Amino acid sequence: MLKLTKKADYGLMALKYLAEHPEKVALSAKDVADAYGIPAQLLAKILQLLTKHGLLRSHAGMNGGYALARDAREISAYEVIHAIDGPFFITSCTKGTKSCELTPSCTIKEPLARVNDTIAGVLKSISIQDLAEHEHPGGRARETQGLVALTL
Amino acid sequence: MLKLTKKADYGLMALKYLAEHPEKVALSAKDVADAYGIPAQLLAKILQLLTKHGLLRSHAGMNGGYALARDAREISAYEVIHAIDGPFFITSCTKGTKSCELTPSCTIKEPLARVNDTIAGVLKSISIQDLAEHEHPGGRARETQGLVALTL
DNA sequence: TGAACACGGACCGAACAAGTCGGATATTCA
DNA sequence: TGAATATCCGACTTGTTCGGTCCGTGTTCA
Repeated sequence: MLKLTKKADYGLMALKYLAEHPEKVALSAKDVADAYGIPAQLLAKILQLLTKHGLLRSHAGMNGGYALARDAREISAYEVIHAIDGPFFITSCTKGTKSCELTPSCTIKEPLARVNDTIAGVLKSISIQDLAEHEHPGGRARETQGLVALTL
Repeated sequence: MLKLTKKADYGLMALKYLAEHPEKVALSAKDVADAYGIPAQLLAKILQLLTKHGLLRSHAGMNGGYALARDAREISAYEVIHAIDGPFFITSCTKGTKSCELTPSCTIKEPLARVNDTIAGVLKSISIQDLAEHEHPGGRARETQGLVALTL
């Protein structure tokens, strides 16, 4: 289906929310979950995951919570998705180092690997900051499109 | 995970195979399945699906089978994936016309919709012919693979 | 001390992907 | 005509993953 998991969606939403509230030292998982109406416990696990990958900083105890570990400009959508959903490959036969076990004629994965790279590049070019400033869709879109050069 | 289903993979492989054998009037599902070592019955269903979407022509009876409905240059990877896996949306909350039922703050889907369009554009720019033309991988394919694994 | 919070493992149900089975229909060839 | 070869089509099983919950532990602070 070629779609993100809900967890990745939630993660992006949460980071965007944190980016939009820089005045707060830390926001609890519950705060964010309530803001978007998503299950608090589930979001908590996602935020823990992002913390483990160094995208967030956590602080336990009362008045604790999460905060961005870096500037919103320096966190890409790619990192978030990768942290939550793991490495993605567009071809189902490509699993890490192990190559396709089907007949050697499975040559379709080579062109598709380039598609994969292209998608990764697009996601890397989008920062959390970009998500938070959704007010001006115009210029940013053109910019992103320009970055995508398919070499086949 | 943002990956294609195996069915879509199979479909692309099958179309590529058909494109590589233009001298044959028609190839049965079994022919193609044997060539790649994929389950014949499953491939048959996929080819039926592609036929229903106008990408293939089918002919029942002895010496029957499937053939490309159009020139390989005019069938895009996008069409194949779309026919098999249905319309794909990168955001899980976007379902056709119906928009996100979460709080109105779900603004992340707007930038992601552009990513979606970009991916669709890339896939539309790749034809079956492109897949078939890719002549033997040699060392270059391995390079690409290693690079993909490394960047992820 | 206790409330509020982060952490983390175990677990469950639903959805979905992959593949199988069985049968109906269409076409060709001997 | 009849057998062989195909497509066609729906129902079913199986395995995995996703989304979500529950519960217990550790940590901070008032």
